[in-house]
Amino acid sequence: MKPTHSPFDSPCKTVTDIISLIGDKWSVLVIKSLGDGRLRFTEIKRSIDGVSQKMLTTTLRGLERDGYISRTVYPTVPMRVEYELTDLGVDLLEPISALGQWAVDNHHRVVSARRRYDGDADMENRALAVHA
Amino acid sequence: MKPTHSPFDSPCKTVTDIISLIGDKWSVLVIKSLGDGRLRFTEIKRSIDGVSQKMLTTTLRGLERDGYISRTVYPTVPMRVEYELTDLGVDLLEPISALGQWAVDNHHRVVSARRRYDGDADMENRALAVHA
DNA sequence: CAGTATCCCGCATGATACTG
DNA sequence: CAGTATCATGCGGGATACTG
Repeated sequence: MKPTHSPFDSPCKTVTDIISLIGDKWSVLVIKSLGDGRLRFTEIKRSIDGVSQKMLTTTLRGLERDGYISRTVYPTVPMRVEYELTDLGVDLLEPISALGQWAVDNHHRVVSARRRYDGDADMENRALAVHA
Repeated sequence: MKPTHSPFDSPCKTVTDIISLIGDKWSVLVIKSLGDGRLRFTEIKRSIDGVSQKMLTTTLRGLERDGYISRTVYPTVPMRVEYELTDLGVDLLEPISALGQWAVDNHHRVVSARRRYDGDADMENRALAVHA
């Protein structure tokens, strides 16, 4: 969204730039899916529950543009298109997986935090400091 | 659309659940900001360029609900509210930081991939222009 | 099969004003 | 200071139909 690519971009912007792609609904799932090897369009679609044709295409284009995946067209009839992680994509898989693993390991803590928060919803102030 | 929280949830859903919070525009920046220590509302706001009062509040509430940060109110006049990472938040900081570091280290690769991709698009446009 | 092309809706985000 | 309340809006994302 911000096309300002000055050499003095703050790390903030840089991080946001990368994270924003991660943040969308499907990119991470696609990358994870392709982590097992090259797949055809339909195979990716089947592997990800709930993704629409349009959003999968959009997601794949974004990932390809950023260099995370490669797209190979076989002009047979019917058409055949395969996607595969690039070296960059494989590299990204590492911190992504770490985050994913963290999510799996700590999901219960988040869930119980949510339950507690929602249970205390009727309280006005969640943490009143003792006025020293 | 309340997700069932059975112990047999697909990792897919679990990961998406956590990532979706990461994915929003400001959460990561807030967590990073609080990584340096407890801060007041205004201090966080100042440390993050471009965030509105409303979105910062919304983000902080979400992070508090999920147990990543704690909120402490000092009922002085004027009011004083401090935010701080919880243990869970500190734990999350680790994979987040790894991803952030990756972003900083590899941003140039993404940028050049984008330039190449967009450059190829220009080539196609030129070819079409010849026909016209 | 692997997309494009449209249409449409809801929510995330933002701007502004007000308050304890 | 640290928020709510309200209104406006852009676009993410789904449904559907069409195409090479």
